[in-house]
Amino acid sequence: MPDNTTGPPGPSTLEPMLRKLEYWHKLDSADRAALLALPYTVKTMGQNGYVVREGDSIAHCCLLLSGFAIRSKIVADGHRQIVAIHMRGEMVDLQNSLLGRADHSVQMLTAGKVAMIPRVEIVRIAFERPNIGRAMWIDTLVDASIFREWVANIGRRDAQTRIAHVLCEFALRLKVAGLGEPTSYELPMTQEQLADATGLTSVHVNRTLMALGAAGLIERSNPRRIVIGDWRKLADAGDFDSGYLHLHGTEPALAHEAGGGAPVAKFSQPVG
Amino acid sequence: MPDNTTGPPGPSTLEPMLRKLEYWHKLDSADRAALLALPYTVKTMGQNGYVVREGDSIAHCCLLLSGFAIRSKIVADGHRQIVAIHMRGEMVDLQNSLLGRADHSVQMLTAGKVAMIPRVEIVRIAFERPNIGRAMWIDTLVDASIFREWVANIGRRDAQTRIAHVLCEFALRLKVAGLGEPTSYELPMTQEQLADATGLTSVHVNRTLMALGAAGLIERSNPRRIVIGDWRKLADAGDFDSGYLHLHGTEPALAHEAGGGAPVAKFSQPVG
DNA sequence: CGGGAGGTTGACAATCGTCAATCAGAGTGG
DNA sequence: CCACTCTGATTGACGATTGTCAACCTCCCG
Repeated sequence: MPDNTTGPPGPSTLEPMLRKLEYWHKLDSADRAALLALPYTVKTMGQNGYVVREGDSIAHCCLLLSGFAIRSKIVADGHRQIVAIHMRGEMVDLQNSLLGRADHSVQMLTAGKVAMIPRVEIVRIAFERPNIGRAMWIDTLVDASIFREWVANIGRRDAQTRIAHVLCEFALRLKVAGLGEPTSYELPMTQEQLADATGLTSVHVNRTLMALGAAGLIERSNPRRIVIGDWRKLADAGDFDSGYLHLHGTEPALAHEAGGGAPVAKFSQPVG
Repeated sequence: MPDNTTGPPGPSTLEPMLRKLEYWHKLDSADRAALLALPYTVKTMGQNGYVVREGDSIAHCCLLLSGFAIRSKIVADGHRQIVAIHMRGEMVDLQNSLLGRADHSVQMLTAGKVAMIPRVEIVRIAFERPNIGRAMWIDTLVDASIFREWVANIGRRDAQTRIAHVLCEFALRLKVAGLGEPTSYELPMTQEQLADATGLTSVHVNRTLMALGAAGLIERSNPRRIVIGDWRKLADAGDFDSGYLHLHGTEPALAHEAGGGAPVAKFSQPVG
C-alpha cells in the first residue's frame, strides 16, 4: 500500500518537472511560479506497483520523482509489450491526461515516488500559460518521436542491434536526466522486462547480452551493470543516432554523444 | 515535378482539417474562420513523392487533401520501417512542426494533393486560439497512441495477427475519414509497403494474406482489394480493440465497430 | 508486342522461441 | 550461521516462425 502525503514536502518537489519543461521551451518567472504552485499528492510506490491501469479513466497526471517506470500494453495471448521507459522528472501520463482514458498501463520498475497532479490543473495551466502548454506539447511530441524510433527498432533491427540501441538510448537519457554517467550504469530492469521492451524473449535477451559482451561492446560486472568501453562502437552496433531524442546541441548526424574522447552531451541544461 | 497553386482554389480546401480538429475538440465560429483563413499552398504530388525527408528542417505543415501517405524511417542496413499511414484530412506533419527538424520522412503512397501551411502560422494559431491548440494537441496524442499500438503489434503479435490488426485499423480509419465502407476497400499499398509497416518481408506478407484468405477471414478479388465478410472474426484474429484510436462513442472494449449486423461506428462526426 | 512492377510460390536457411535444467544471489526463519 | 526458498540469470537442445533466393506469373501500359 502506498503511503500518501499531500502538499509540499519541500519547496521544490515539482522542480524536476520545471527543469524538464524549461529544457523544451523558455519559461518566465510567472510560469515557473505557477508550475511550482500546482497542487499535488506524493505517492510512494513499491516495485511493480501500478500507477495507472489500461482502461482507467484518468484523474491525475503523474510526475516521476524517483525510481523508474514503464508503460506497457498487453496483447491477446497475454504477452506484454513495454512501449516506453521513464525516469525521474518525466511526466508519465501527459499522454493519457488529455485523452481522458488510459490506453496503456503505467507500472513502476523500481520502488519510487510519484507526484499526482489533478488532471484538470494540468489542463488548466497548459492553456492559461502558453509557454507551459508549448513545453508540454513538445514533451509529448518527443515521446511520440521515441515511439517511432521504437517501432523501427523492433520492426527492422535484429536482436543485437536492437538491444544495443536500447542500451544507448537508456545511457543517454540517464545522462540528460542527471542520473549518472552514460558509460556505466545499472539497468533497472530484469532481462524479461528488457525482452518485453524489445519484442524478444528473456532467453534471447540473455544470449544477446552475452554476445555483446563477447564482442567487446559492453562489459558486465554483474547481470545488471552495463559498462560501455567505447561509446562509438556500441552506437554503431546499435544503429544509434540520437536525433530522435531532440536533445539540444546534438548534431542531427551521429555524434560522440557521450563517453569516448569527445565531450559528452553538449546541451546546456540548467543543473538542479 | 509537383505543380504548385497558391491561395484558396475553393472556399473550403482546408475543410478536412477543420472537420478533423472539430472531431477532437469543440471549436467556435471564430476558431473555424481563423482556421479556414490560414494561408497555404496546394501541391500536387505524384506517387512515391516525398513530402518531407528525414533530417529536413521544417518550414511547412502538410495537410493531406487527397491520396494516402506514409511516414517512415530508414535503419542502418537500408531497410525501411513505415511508422504511420495517413489519409485525407490528416495533418501529416504536426509532429515535426513543433520540433523543427524531421526525424522521419513523409512520402506519398498514391498520387494526391497536400496543402502546405507555413509552420509559423500553425504555431501561431495553436497558441492564439486555445480550442484549436487543444484539438491539435489531442490529434498528436492520438497519433502517439497509434504508435504505441504499433509497437505492441510489431513486437508481440505473430504475422497473421499483425496483418489482421493493420487491416482492421485501416478499415476503421477509412470509415471515420468518410472514405468508404470498412468492409470492402482497396489497399493503397504494395505488399512490400505493407511488409515495411508490419516489420515483415513482402514474401511473408503475401503468404499471410493468402492464409487469411484461406481461413475465410478476408476475401480478395484482386491483390489489393480487401473484403471483410465477418468483421468480428477478423477483429478477433487481429486482436483489434479500437480503444487506442480514441474514437467517440466507441466502447472501450471490443465492439462491433463496423460491418456485421450491428450499427457501424457510432461517433457523431459532422459530415462535410 | 515487349517491358516492368508487383504478386505468388517453392526450397532452403537463419533468427529467434520454447522447454527445461542448472546456477547465483538475496531475503527469511530457525 | 545455515538450510530453505524465490526470483532472476545462464545454458543446452530442439523446434518454429520468418527471411532469403529465385523462379514464374499476371496485369498494366506504352
